[in-house]
Amino acid sequence: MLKSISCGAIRKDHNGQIVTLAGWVQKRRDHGGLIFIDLRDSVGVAQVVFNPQKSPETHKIAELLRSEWVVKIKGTVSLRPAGTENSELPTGLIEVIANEIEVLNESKTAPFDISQKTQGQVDELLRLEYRFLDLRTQAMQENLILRHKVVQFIRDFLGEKGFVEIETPILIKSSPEGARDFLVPSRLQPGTFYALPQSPQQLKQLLMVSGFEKYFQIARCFRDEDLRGDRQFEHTQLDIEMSFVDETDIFDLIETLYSSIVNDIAPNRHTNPNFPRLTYDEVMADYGTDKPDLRFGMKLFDISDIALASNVKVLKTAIEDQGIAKAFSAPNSFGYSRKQIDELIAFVQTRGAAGLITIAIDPDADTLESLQKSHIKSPIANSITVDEVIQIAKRIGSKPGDLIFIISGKRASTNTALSQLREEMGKRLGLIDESEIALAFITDFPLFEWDEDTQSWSPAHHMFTSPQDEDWALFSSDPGKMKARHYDLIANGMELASGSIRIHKRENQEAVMSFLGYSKDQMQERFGQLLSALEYGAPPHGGIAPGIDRLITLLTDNAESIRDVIAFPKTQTGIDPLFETPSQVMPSQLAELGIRIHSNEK
RNA sequence: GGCCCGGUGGUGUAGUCUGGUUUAACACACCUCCCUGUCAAGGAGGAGAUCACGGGUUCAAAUCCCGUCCGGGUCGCCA
Repeated sequence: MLKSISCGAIRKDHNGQIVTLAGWVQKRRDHGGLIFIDLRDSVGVAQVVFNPQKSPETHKIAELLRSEWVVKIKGTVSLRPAGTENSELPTGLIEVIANEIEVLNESKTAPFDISQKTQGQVDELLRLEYRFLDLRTQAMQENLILRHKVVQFIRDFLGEKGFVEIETPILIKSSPEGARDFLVPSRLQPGTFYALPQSPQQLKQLLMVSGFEKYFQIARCFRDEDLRGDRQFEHTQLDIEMSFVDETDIFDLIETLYSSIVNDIAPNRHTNPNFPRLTYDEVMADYGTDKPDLRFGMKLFDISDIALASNVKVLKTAIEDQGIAKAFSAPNSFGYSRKQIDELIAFVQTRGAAGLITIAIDPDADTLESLQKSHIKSPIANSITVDEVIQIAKRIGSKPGDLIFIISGKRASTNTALSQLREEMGKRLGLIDESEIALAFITDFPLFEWDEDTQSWSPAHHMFTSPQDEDWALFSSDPGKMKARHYDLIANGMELASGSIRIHKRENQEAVMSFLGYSKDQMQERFGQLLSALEYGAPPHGGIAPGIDRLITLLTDNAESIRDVIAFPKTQTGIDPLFETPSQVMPSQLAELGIRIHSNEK
């Protein structure tokens, strides 16, 4: 090693020792005589002092130092003179008096400030172009170290519980359902392709048939779909599958795992040891989304009946057009200005709502019963009656001084927009406890959903999910009502994990596939391996797949998006600005694969 | 594919709505000099910007209009 100790590890116990340090110059403070530098390495920062009287040659070199130069320094650890200690630094009681210095490498001036404590003040594109420098910042170092700790914890935790980590191939067979596949052309079999796994779903089921009973893998999953703050092409999943289990076993395991992670690795966060279990229907009604932020209330309520009976035209027509009207009440927001409300209208409109109706209830109204027309401030004040406002207010739990938000329209878009408005208002009103991680299981998802585009049923989760036992009968009569043995883990408005109890009998699996429109031949061609395996003593099994990137984002204070917990992420258009990829390849490479590019000139 | 916000020295922003007073402002960083207890060091001076790109309107465009590209958010999409 070029160093005898890490900069960040020196304490007052080392007083008097001669040490050799190596690291990066974070900051230089040149007093003409004395020069101070903050020397940083991966453990922390220590102050080094250059004194022209003690070592003139060393001092002379120190005059040349600039930020991010890499240096090796030999010196003596000393207690700082009384009054010059720095309580901000763990090494603040001591400093190193330099006797020797060697410049290991110089550095150009960095394109942004590496020494900044917080992230997010620099343009993200620039950060990605210089990701190797961005990762040098304290915030990113902390994020990736946290990530390492969580993954290490998971491996230890599951290993102790008898789980076996098994790797599965990255080059697998394409199956066109679900997300878009990334394809890899085969050189040895020209004209054919591998796909990158969207998840190891079928492979882990095969491992259950193989008798491993408890499997896990920290698995990379690939989906060629549009990217978002919480979605990358490639994401990391803790893939878990178990045999001879039901939902309860999975929930217990995940509850213990997540509680332990929060307690051990993010003790400044808290969560409840028993995660609430809410049904899909419940949360869609109460929050308008299947991944609500449960850190605050402000539930949504259906007011379609009141709206339909009223003379408010926008509401009435929306409901007559097979829509709904839903509302929630923002406490003590009566005083929202025209400008603030306009902002919120724009907010919901960019999220698919036609508009937003507000009703402000004057705090001077003593009770809802004594409400007067003059207490109501609303763009629909002329067409809605006081009695209707009272009915709405009572149903949604408004008090005088509250601001009521109403959105009407198609069920899905109303829920989408209003649920996001609820979360926005939660933030604006300061209702969120930032230290809380509100974990919950969502259960009883529908098995199928109707796809308007293709006019056909498609699996809500995936086609290997078992229906609930009593629902097999609904297959022919009312498939939309069938419930799946499918569950999600959610926290703070994010989907953290998704899983299900699988179908383990060939006849049942074929029944689902055939319902989805697959012929026997198609089943055999695409899923032959799984169907065949189900015939050889496949045990009942199920699993779950928690997303690692989102979990880390949740546990750290430094992450605005999952891009902040991934070392080398891509932009929303799927580009890596550091490597400048995707990029063209050599014509010879294409020729070898038998691929010709149609010119795509615009 | 649709919609919204943004792109101004190395970095972060102001200026754009309401075109001309701008020789494009401020802070940080950078360079030079001074300075022996700083840690957001301090002081003096200096350099640094074809205002993302292309076109248009105008006597005049960072500013208005159209298009393109790029970044972010979002709807669709993501079993």
